[in-house]
Amino acid sequence: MNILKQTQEKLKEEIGRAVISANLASEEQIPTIILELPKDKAHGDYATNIAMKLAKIAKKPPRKIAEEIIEQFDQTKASITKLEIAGPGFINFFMDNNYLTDLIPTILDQAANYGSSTAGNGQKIQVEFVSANPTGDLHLGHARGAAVGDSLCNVLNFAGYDVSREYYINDAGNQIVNLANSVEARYMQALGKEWEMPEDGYHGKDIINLGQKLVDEYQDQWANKTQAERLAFFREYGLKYELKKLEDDLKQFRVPFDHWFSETSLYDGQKIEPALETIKEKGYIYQQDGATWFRSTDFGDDKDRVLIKQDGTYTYLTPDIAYHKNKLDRGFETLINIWGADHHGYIPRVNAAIQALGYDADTLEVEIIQMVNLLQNGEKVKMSKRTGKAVTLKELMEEVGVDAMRYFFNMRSSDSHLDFDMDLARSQSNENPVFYVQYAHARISTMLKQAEQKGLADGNYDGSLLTAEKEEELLKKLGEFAQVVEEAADKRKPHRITQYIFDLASSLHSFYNAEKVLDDNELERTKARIALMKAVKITLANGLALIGVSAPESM
RNA sequence: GUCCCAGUAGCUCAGUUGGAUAGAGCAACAGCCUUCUAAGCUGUGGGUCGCAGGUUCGAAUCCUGCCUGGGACACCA
Repeated sequence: MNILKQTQEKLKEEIGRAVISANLASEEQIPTIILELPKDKAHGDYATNIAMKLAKIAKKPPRKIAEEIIEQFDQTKASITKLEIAGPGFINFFMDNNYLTDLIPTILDQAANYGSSTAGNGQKIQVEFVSANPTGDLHLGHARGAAVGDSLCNVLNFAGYDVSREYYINDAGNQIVNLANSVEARYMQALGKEWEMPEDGYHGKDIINLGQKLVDEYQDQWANKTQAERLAFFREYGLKYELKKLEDDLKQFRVPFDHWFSETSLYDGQKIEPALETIKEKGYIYQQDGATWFRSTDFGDDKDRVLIKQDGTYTYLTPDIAYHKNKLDRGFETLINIWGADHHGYIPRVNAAIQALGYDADTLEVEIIQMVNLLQNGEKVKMSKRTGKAVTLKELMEEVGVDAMRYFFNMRSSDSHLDFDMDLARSQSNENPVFYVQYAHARISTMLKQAEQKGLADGNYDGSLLTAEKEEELLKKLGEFAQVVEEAADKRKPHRITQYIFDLASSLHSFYNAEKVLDDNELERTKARIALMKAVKITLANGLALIGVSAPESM
């Protein structure tokens, strides 16, 4: 627990004690005490609405209650310099500033770990994300999912959860047959033959390239084999080729995975039948019209779902159930799936499966990532998966850079649609928010280098000299970081981090313009400010790392 | 037709266990570089929080209905 939290806990404790000794409520009746950070600093450093909450229990007007609390309140116990009643019955607390400057040594000491916590109690969470079919390049929508998923994992990990990142490879179904057929067509076309693309084939440029690559390597030798031989080879070759590409692209996008889970391994390892058996034993399976059904309506799904089709093959859901059972068998307490908005209709049936397997409904959480519109020259770029006309992750990384993409995709709540403005992301100007934050970090780096040269960075300083308004503002912001991380983890909202570092950068720039850090005439104050700058630098770097954006030393 | 997400400043969006005068960036306007990086700062203007009810000391936030935009509703994956 950091020093700021200790201060808050002490304050809450003292409020609770005062409420009881004022006879306003009994131990059991007393509501949770909430401390808020007032937006307006005229309202103090902390405020509580406890008097309003107690109005019903104590049957007195809130302001009267507040007065009685204050009478019983021991200021010295909670390092309060002043407290007052305001508005409808808020109690505002004004703190002794020492509680803030004590933060600096904590931050310098914890360094890259500052902001981390054990809030997650080591809970085993698995996050499955991207999981795009290995049948084409990753595009814009996948990129958002990748950025959000990876950042969420970073945040969870930092907040003390035990996170595993997984990619589910759909390498078993019809889409792989389509892949083989598409590769065949492109191969034949590359040989100059007339050959129609299959109706639901993959029209991406990468398959065209693959066709050419095959011709370069094998000339026409596969054209002369039987189609069965040819397709079997293209299937394996295409899969390997596509997977390699996925891995490379994601690596470049700074998105590592702990496991790449192959759907085929479920078949090979005979995991599917036992999963079906489990559900069957519990009575959620029935036969009808020559098919095998899962009674998912028992768990709130719209309709029952087919697991084994009339032709004897599985639907997509069936291996997916086995996959989720496998995840749970591996001991994960919580599963988080990150899906595109176009899959949200699929949630109830998977959730039903989780319950049919004997787990609570909330074992599985699905985070839906809303769609991305790409804007260029102020206009929407039209995309179509079917014709392969889509902007790929790779192209975008080359065009606008990884930093800007990672930042932009984590700038907004993922359940709201995102306009990705390419011109803005690419621009080397102050309109581009990613630079704003990076610039703050680089600015500090420059100052620290100069301090080093002047021999001022010996580590000794007096924190009590940091009394300027902008310094207090910075310190308060720094102190919020761990709680922001915890909240981002708990609510699965990594964009909170982005908002936070933007605010922190803003406070830094504002401070920078108001006060001079390196001042030869004020050596003691200079040293204190250098320590503060180091703390800000650490916090910015940690925040940037969480969203996968680099923290440059200079710009 | 049913379900999910969204609707907040001119534009793009923050804002949850319900709190004080609803915030930021961009755009507009007015200022700040002989001084640690102006990719920066300071200030001004800008709002029926989609609409209508309800719940209560108090609602952008919770409930109900409606409107608009997007998405999903397979023995496809």
